[in-house]
Amino acid sequence: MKVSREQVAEHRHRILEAAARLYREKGLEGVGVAQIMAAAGLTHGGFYGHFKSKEDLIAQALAHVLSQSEGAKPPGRTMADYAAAYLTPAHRDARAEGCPFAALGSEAVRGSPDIRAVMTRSLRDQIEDFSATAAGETPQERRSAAIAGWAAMVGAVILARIADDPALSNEILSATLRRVAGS
Amino acid sequence: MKVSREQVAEHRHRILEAAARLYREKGLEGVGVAQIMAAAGLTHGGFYGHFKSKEDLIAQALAHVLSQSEGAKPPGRTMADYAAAYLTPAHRDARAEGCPFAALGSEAVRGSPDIRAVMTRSLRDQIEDFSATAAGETPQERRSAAIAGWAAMVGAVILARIADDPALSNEILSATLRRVAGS
DNA sequence: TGTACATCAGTGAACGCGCGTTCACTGATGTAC
DNA sequence: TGTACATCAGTGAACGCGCGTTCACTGATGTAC
Repeated sequence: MKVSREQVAEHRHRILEAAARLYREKGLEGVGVAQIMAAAGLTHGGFYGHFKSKEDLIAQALAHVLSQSEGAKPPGRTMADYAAAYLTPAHRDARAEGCPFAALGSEAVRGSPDIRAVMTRSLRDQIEDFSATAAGETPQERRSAAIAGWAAMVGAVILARIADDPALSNEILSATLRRVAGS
Repeated sequence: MKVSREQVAEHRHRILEAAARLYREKGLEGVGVAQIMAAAGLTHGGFYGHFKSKEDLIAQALAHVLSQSEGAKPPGRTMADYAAAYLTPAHRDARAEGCPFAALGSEAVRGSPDIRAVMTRSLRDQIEDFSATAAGETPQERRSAAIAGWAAMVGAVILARIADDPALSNEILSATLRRVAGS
């Protein structure tokens, strides 16, 4: 049955939230449209009223979660602060709510042009943001430190999630934090 | 029809090589058993004579390619040398022949215990190997540098592959190389 | 403000397809004599 | 060394299943008067 305009907007929002969570938890190929719709409290048939295709949903769900973390950026936060929150067992263990680059990075490489465009924009923003507070004498040095620092953070969380030995996994996080935050 | 024992060994080797290449190129969920068998010049029905399941093949294919790169390790090679070859456009563009951590990292996280065990062993070897030549005054410092350096390399290649702008992609590689190799 | 009706968001059955896995069969291999 | 036959690696049809997508239908919404 038809629903009100506010209901439509809320349904769309619920689908995006469920998708962003499930994709990070199970991978882009590990969740189906029907599962996402059920998690949003709907049936699968209505999906194509909201999105062109599964690929379209993936791109929009990533844009949704990436712009959210973009918006929640307090002004005084340095790259070292960010790294101290990012390189933690809590973040490592909260895949479904964590960084999309760490959760889906190597799958996004094979994604549609839309998916790569959405992630490239966020990547650029993150680098520019870190460049303001990274260590270095010149702007170029700070930008290099921002890039290498972000790469180390993403790589460290992926490696820490792969490691099946908790001691090694924790060591990967703490050693990378020491180097990136420089303390 | 039955084939000779050498043929069986060669077929098994061809399946592992095709699997390692196709998985890195298309992802663990992006290739089917039939496609791998065809790439090895066989039909899909014979697959279960060689492997218990698709998951078993994935673990063995990863073990195969990871032990290969382990074996091809020249003694005098430093972490900086490794980084200089790893953080290149050529490696970024050769997904099918490149590093399995960069190609499959975020998917391996959700893999079977066997897959994670195989990758953890390789991760440990890599860290220990780099620890011998990484920068640092004490063994602990060198080990931290080895871990953070390896995380930065894997992360940088993943981010460089996601970026749809070649200039940004190249910059990610060169900036990370500058920091990891320390020049 | 109240009524009549066109609109359209959501439902659930159905589709074609490719997947992982199984299995009866084939015929070359390799062993027993 | 030669022969007879049991073994078994590989073949290709078949299976059940879940996927993305489509579509006729339903009934509440919201507009026209």
